[in-house]
Amino acid sequence: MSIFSVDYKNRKPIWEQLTDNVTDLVLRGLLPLGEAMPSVRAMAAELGINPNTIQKAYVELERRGVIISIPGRGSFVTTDISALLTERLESAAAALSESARAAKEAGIERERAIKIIEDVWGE
Amino acid sequence: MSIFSVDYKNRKPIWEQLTDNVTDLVLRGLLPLGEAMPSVRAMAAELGINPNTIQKAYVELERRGVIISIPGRGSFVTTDISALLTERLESAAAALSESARAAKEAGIERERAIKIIEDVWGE
DNA sequence: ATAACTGTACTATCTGTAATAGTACAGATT
DNA sequence: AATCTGTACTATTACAGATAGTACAGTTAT
Repeated sequence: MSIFSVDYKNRKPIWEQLTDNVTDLVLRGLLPLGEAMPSVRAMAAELGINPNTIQKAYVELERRGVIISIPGRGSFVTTDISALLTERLESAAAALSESARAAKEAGIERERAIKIIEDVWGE
Repeated sequence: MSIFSVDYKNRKPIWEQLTDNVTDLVLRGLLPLGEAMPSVRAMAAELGINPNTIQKAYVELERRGVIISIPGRGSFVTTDISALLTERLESAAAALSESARAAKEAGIERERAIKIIEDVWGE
């Protein structure tokens, strides 16, 4: 059972699922910084997916700054995730704000919204 | 300029965009209850979209209880949106909770989350 | 050196789904 | 009667994602 996962039933393209998945694993510390990633072909074999699809995901992961690929050597998890962490922080704040706006629009009371927040942070 | 809108660049299928769009308009009171909807063919002409695509959206809208279609007469906005309103309320609460969980995971402080909520409800 | 790895770069093809095109029918309205 | 309505089909087109196959240059280990 691999820590990498894709879902054919998901509407999101496989290569995009994989980039999100790997980004998440790195940010959660489940993929050690500097660690070697499975090679494109190895990952393809592991997930039963075409190497071209994996390649596309790796290109995007490098563009995002999650991994670094070196021809002949392999792909490695980046050693500096500070930029990634702040990016995620801000996008999460924006998403929360957006979600709150929708909730208000739907008729959620201010008190109920506060309670939802407190419940989550109290878990 | 129609109040109905679709976006070809959106990943979501057109018929699904339209069902969401109409549901939203009804719940926001921008489409009077009991009002006649544009006919399948009229809506198709108005949006420049194939009637079959509109038809698919209308079937889904009726399944959701947003409209009622009567062969030979037309399609009409439902007169009872109470069930729809509570559905939307609960799904918005669930979405907010989920979004809050992600924010916490990303490292958002409890105080900042509360402030985001207060800012939105204070708008 | 040579074999077996790496990432990368192509072209061609397959496939599933959304959207389109066209036709038809029965009921309602005017 | 003419013209609307929703509904039900089949056939076709269009597009994007995924696959298949090949190739090349750089690295690594034997």
